[in-house]
Amino acid sequence: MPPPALALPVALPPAPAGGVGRVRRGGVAVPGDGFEDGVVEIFVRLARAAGLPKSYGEIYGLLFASAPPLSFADIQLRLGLSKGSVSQGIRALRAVGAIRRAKMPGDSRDHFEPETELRKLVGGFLQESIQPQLDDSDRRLAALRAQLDGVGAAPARRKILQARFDKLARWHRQGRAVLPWITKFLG
Amino acid sequence: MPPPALALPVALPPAPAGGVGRVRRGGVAVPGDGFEDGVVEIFVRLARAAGLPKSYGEIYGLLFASAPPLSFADIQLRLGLSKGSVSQGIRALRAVGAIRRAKMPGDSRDHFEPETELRKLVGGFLQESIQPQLDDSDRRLAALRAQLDGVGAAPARRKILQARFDKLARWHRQGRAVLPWITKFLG
DNA sequence: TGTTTTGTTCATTTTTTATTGAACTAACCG
DNA sequence: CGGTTAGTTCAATAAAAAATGAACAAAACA
Repeated sequence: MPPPALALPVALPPAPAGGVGRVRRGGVAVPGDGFEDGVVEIFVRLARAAGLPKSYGEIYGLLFASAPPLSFADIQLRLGLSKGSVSQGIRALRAVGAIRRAKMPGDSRDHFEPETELRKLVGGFLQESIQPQLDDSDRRLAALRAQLDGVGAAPARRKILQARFDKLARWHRQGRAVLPWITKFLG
Repeated sequence: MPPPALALPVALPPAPAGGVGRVRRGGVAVPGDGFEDGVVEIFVRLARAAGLPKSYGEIYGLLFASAPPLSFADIQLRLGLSKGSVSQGIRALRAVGAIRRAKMPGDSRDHFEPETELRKLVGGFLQESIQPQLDDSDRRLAALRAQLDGVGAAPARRKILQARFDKLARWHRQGRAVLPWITKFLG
């Protein structure tokens, strides 16, 4: 049997009458209030800007806009996402430290609440997403340096290429240097 | 018959024999040397990380790895991109200040060279890509604050939501504050 | 001026990425 | 235990983003 007309989740704070409800491919989201929608919208944009799937932004935004921690089922219902998306979204957000489990007395299901310390959020993101890239660059730059010797070219051209390579290497160092500083600044 | 063997471009610095040549949907790229390929590869990854199309990274990378400025046709041939992609890529890169026109005596066609000052590169990117987002956020946050008043909720919940909103607003201010500092740091 | 060369625009196609949902495993409950 | 609920995995599908190429404009040439 496909999901029959769903009973509203009991545990959720009642959704105000006015809302329209986000509509999705697979189903219809339970309407949230304007505040919630606004916050979700903001985090969806942030997610996109960070190159993350929209659904991640929705999930984080929903948790951010909710006073009590929400369960898997709450999230799925409010956003109208598939189980698969919610599962993957939660996993990714937890991996980055953006959300964490919260114990809800008398309910064995997982509940989640957002990490709201900017430093930790950004730190987690940098750690998980940027750091690996930087490490990869290290290897690539080393390989490049080797290549550089093999380039047969007129001295003038050669000199320019050498300079470009040096520039690239310097950028890389500078990049490495700024990151920790950013997190500190946000403390 | 697939694209017949193309005559090699006369104006280009001769490509060393060893290379294989990047292959693309529409055609075959003229092989570059290992250094060039390595640099292109690095910038492709950077582009992806910044949420930009791969082709932008290729174009910038190619120019970065080339001592002399390159023409539209050079770029198209070396990378095997369509005219459309090259045109759009060049436009976008110029808009951000990542590349600029270079006069080539005795050749009326456009030639381009990369901006290699990190500060300008990052500055341009932040200016063009991040700033508009921040401005948009300003509007959204203002709207949210209004919404917040309309949320009917128990005092306890209300207080939490208020706190969350304040946090969001603070993040936003902090974000605005770091950006200029980053560019300065990279100077 | 006509013609060729250079570059742009944008509807179509391709590729990539995200989402879905059904089959599965694990934990809980009676 | 058997049955129900909770959550994961992953192949298939849908949506979003990028690349293509043909029709077009603008400049250079002769």
